[in-house]
Amino acid sequence: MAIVKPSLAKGTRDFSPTEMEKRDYIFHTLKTVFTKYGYREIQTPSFENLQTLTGKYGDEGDKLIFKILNSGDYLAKAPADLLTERASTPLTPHISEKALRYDLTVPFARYVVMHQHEITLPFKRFQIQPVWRADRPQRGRYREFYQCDVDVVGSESLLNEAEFILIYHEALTNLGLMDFTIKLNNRKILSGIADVLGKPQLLVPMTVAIDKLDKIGVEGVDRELLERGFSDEDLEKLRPIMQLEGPVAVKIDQLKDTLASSAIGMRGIDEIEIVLGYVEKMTAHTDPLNRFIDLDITLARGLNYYTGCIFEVKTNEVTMGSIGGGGRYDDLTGMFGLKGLTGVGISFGADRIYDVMEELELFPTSTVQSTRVLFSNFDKLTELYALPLLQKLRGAGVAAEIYPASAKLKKQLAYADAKKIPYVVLIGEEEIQSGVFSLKDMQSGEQRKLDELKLFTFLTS
RNA sequence: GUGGGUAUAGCUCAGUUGGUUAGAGCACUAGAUUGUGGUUCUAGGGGUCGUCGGUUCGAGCCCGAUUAUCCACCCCA
Repeated sequence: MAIVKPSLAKGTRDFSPTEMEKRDYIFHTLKTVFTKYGYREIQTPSFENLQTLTGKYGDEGDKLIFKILNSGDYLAKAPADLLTERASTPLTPHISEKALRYDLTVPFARYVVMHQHEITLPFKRFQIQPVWRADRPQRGRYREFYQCDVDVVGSESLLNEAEFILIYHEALTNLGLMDFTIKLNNRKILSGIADVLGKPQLLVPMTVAIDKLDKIGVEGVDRELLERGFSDEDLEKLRPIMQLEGPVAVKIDQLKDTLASSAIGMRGIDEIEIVLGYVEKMTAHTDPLNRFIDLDITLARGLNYYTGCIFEVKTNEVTMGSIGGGGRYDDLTGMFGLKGLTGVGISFGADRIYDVMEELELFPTSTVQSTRVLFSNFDKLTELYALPLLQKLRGAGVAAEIYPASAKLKKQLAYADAKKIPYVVLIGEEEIQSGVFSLKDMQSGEQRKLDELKLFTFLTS
């Protein structure tokens, strides 16, 4: 076989032991919080039927789905005319019937429909799995990355939205983040704004444009709005709402004035107030979350399916895109024929949270230590002598290993050092004869002699 | 899909207006130290200079193409 230069597929990453330990720490912390709020974990397959995924993410999204070529002679059954025309798009369903999952929401919707008779509503689930996108990779964006989704279906209550704010706060705080903002918006407020401008049909272009405010500034947004069919008059009206400042309560009051004539807009404001009211009640015995919450009407996100509340989380400690987002989507399962089921959910961007924590040095040192004690190995005799105690320690739950060959002590200690193993037990002729073990503390360099019982007690405590 | 940068040792990168045998740091191996790591010192191994073509007496360096990769835009987490 020809030797190929080892390389990673574009946009993918290896996770080495230290990285895995840190990633697991994040996932474990998140799971603990999710579970505490009554969410249960599910997993779905890494690939789905292509039909399940296509048409759910828009034309752009469809292009970014990784398709899996059919097995066998996949061109044999393909229509000849499509082949001669090289018509890729219509040809695709003939040569591919499976695709890697693009997100966790659509597989979840499929799951709910298929398992509707065994789940009880409201159904609260979380899911932590990789997803794949044939996107062009760049900083903080990969072709394989993990999503951590928490959703509830079958409950209209805004209590869910309020709990998501608490989940965000609790999870991120537990991970050590101190300063972040949970941005809130509501699709109905955006609809209301479009109504007030008299251009409800331009809702989507409008939100796409104002979503870019912090990126391209007021002039950029204005330019884009004009291109998309808004008048100078509209811009005059829009500008003050777009740039609302101050406490949430003040923003709400101003929005009420502006949107007074729009029933749907007022309902959106109402929803925000209810959610914030719930949050206030739930934090009655703890610190208020006001400083973490902001109302940002430029927040749009995947507007295609959100119908109510919209969330986005940003850290203020380092420069980074959003580290989480979510929202309310009515009719989550309609695309699979189950109508009228509402859902609301949020997602944590684990990869980005990892980068933030790395930069802020928030990982506890204990996550990077695996083995607690290494037994040295000088020859067959000392090797055999160590085995009973080695296994006894493992039996007591202590991560222990023996150097698997007789090598120079220098090498064995270097191994312990590289693996950050805190203790090394030295066993040589001298130790066998006297019946005590030499225990070396790798951090201080100190060495002392202990009998088996004392050694065992020390390492298990 | 659009635009820009980069490509030299396992990794991060130097390499002068084109001029002998292409370098450094880290990592690795060995020794200084036959039972003592993380510090230090010494030595050693390791390169089709991404690939193909062109210019030139001569190309790691200049030109063209190509591939890979990174960054930005669109979009998104």
